[in-house]
Amino acid sequence: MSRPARDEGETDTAPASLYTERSLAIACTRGREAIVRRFQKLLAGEGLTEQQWRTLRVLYDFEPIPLTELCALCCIHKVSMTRILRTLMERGLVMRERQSGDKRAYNVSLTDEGRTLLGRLTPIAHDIYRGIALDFGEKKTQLLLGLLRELSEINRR
Amino acid sequence: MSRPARDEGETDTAPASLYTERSLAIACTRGREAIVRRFQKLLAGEGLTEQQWRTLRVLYDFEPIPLTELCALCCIHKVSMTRILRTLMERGLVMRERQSGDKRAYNVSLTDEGRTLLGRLTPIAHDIYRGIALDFGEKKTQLLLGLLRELSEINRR
DNA sequence: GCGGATCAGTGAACATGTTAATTAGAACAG
DNA sequence: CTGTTCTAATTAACATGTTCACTGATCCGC
Repeated sequence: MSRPARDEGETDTAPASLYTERSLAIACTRGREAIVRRFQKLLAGEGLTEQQWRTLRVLYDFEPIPLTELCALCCIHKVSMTRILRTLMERGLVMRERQSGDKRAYNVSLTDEGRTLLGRLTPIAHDIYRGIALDFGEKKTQLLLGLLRELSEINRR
Repeated sequence: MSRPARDEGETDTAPASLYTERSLAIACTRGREAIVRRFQKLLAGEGLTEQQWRTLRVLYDFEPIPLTELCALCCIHKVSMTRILRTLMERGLVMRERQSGDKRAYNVSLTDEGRTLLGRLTPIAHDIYRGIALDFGEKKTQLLLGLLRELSEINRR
């Protein structure tokens, strides 16, 4: 009735804990959700998603920037970035122009309106980051960041 | 031209590192992607997404299980779970029935076909998990899981 | 030059995350 | 019993993740 042929495969690994506690993938998802939740109130009030915010935040410091680099810094796929930029351009927060050298590529920038918005929201975001560092601990934050970076590189060997 | 009013807010926090290296949210996303990528070949070959697989895997050990508990164990929203179960039922891998006591709720189970599939895939999945433990290290895995659990609970105070 | 390979960006299609609204049943106070 | 409230599940709507296919532009080998 229940579970055929399961005894052989996992005698030497954790049996039930495989599912929730042991799953790194789920743990990463939950950890991310905890962070995002702290920003949700601020961002929802402005009608921004977490990814739109990430894009704007990177632009605020690195504009003008090629679209490809923007994707890499934001860790957002280029297909998604195309849609995000379309939304942000329609809202008048972002603009872009062809690169002079490579006529396939774009440079992306903030508009004045976008810069004004970021100037207003950035200090609030920093307070939220400070709150996370306080509640979670700066030491543990650094440790966690290091471990996650290592984890993200396990497929490069 | 560039960035008005940014000097006051962040003199005491990391300036540029805020964006990529320092962002816990992005780090969690990247870590999760590294794990999922290891399963991708196996799952894509079976026409399964990572979430569908997570659902089946939990069912394999806990069926029959109320839909609400299934959502909690899988860490998947009930709205998403409704769609996932619809897909899996159409493929004949999963079935459900009304609970006798509460006529609003369902119990979810695998079909025989679903159990057969899981019996075939589970040993392969365990090999993948073993590979991750080898490449990343069992000690670091446990450390990371603990940190992520703490992080996911910072909003409960 | 020229032609094939590569790269930047976009569109389409499908699955999930997320919020709001809805339906049907359960729980409870009166 | 009745009306209110709460809960389980679904649907709708929108945004992103992901893969595939496509268009142009660039690069490279010849």
